[in-house]
Amino acid sequence: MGRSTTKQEAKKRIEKLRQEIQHHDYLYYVLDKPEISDAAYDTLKRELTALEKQFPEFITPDSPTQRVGGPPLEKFEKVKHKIPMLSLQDAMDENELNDWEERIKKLLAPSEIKNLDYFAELKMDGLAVTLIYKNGIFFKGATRGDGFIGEEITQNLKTIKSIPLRLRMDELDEKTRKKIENGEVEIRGEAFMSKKAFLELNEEQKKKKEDLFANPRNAAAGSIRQLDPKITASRKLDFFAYQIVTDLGQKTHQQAHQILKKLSFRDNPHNQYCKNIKEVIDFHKKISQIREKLPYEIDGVVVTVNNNKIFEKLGIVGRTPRGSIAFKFPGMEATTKVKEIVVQVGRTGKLTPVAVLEPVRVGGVTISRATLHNEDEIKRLDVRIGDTVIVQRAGDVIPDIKEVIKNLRTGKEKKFTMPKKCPVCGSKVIKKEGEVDYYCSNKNCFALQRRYLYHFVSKKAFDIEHLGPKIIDQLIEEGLIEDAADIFSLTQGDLEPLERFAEKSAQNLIEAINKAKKIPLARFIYALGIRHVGEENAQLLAQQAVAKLKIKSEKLKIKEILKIFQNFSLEDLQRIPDIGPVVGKSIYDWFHDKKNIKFLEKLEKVGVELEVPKIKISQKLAGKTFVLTGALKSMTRDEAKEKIRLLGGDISSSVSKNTDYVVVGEEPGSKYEKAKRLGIKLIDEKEFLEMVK
DNA sequence: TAGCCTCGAGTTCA
DNA sequence: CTCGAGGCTA
Repeated sequence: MGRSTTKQEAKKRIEKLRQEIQHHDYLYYVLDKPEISDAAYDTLKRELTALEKQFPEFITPDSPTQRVGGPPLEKFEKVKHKIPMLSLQDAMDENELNDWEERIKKLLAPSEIKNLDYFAELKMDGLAVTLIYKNGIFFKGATRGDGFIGEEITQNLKTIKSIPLRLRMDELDEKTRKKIENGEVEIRGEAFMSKKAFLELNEEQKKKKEDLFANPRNAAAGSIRQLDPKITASRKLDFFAYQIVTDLGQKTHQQAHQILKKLSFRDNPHNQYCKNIKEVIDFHKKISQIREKLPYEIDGVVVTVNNNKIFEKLGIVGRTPRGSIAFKFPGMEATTKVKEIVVQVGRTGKLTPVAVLEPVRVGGVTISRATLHNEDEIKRLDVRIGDTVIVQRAGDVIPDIKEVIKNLRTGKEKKFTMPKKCPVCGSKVIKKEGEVDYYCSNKNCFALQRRYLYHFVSKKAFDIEHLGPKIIDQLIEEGLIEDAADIFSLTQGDLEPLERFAEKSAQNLIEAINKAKKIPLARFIYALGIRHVGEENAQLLAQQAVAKLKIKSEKLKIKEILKIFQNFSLEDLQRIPDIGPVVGKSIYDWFHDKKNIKFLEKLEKVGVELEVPKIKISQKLAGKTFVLTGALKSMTRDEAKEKIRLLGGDISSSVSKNTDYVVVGEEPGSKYEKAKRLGIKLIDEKEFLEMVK
């Protein structure tokens, strides 16, 4: 989006963006039914703001950038805030935060700068509300509305248990107590819904066949704006206080928080005093690391100049106070444009369309590509080249196009069609009846061969160190290898003339190759790349083959294995548990293909030797199924799997009610949540080590 | 035959 | 991690 734009184009884009944002404002603020995420909405708004900055002549008073919030609903009594409820400026990264500090420093005296300190607190993703206490009793509460006029929701706020109906005063000094008892106190904070309450609420909604809430924030907003307080009461809302509008003697923002606590408000325990901006940045980092684990959603850290006098002096610019800023976390969604759609060819010959994107930052990384999986997915999304799309990176690392913003189309977008010919070798592309995927029809397609070599040397196969895709490409290019067996015939003399291959690295690679010549049977079978035979089925086949062996020796010749597999009939193979007609036929065909037999003979000739799998040491874990999630400290995941197998246990890739134990390492993924939900026994690394000892 | 469970295969970025 | 599809089971 950072491209140079003509004025005409900019004007059109601004108008389109405005319409789109207004539409989403209405959905969000009035109907409580957003169609896109806050983060995606934010990027649209930022694009508009940037364009308007570049072309100020196109700013109109009704532009969404010219107002703070949405209009209050008609249904509630309107309340005018005595002191406006401002919004905050945003800092998207460290630079913007530092810029902010520079800006405020310019407005302060040297003595003030010297003592400039901050208070940092979590920015709850909920909705801001204000509470008025008369003579210490909760009197009236309202939403922020547009910042000046909000909606009175006193009855609903009373249902929130963390909002005190009467202020506690026993810890206050005499003067403050008098002030509260004989006057009005205004407190502000954030009403929100915990992740857990949100999930439960959506379960309920599902059962009642009612619309689901998009996120906890909207669930909270929807709940608090119920005309019937009974409904609000049934929704588990919570409240953190963050501001005392009335002067209760607080000199700093930190003191304000201490007083709030004394008044019996819930104060976020993570909030922290920071003596300089560096500490603020550290705090932000620390919080972003625990963000996922917090029981509620936050979208950043609010940084406030701690000293109230200085805060006041800094004043207000537009509708935001200068002395506060929202230091946001990178959004997990953003909008960008599809520059192109390219097609990749995988190991199996499958054609995968991939969208090439204008680089955009999402969740702290820059994304430039996203898979589109297959033709059906492209049809479902209706993605065209040139479209503006929402990309997300939720929970996991892999970016995904979530949605096309069709309203932003100009008519110049191009539809994508799957190529008729393989983009790598030019052969015909075929699609089997009833399947979604397209395949290159050429069994010897260069792309297939290359991908096969990557697979062959990969960690779970031959595991040849120093030999990655880059070097394989180089070796093919130089004509040094034609098939995987050729790898084992390489000599140091072959490598040394190559670019970037000094004596040492050539030697290292040759050593690694020689070391890899001895390989456990299961990994060998996996390395063959038989369709439908991955890690798990390779293990199964290895076990079956070993059972057929007459002599139990440690070493095994490829020839013997070939013989065993050729003697298996289709029926024999299908009798193996977990192997059915499709997988069985694939294995049978592989071992009866002349080309493959030749390849195996070649591997034998170049010195590949098989190791018979270790015999199980015990049946201690027999019948027990394990699932691993997160990283273990004392071993890799593969080593852990090996241990479990040796003790007769099973490993599965996903959690279900058949799972016996979930081993939870550091930074566990979604499997942890699922296990908790299903009530599966969770064990940590220590307990696991105890088990496999 | 439907529905659950599990495996294979493909994917991105630092 | 996710999705699709193969295999198993009620």
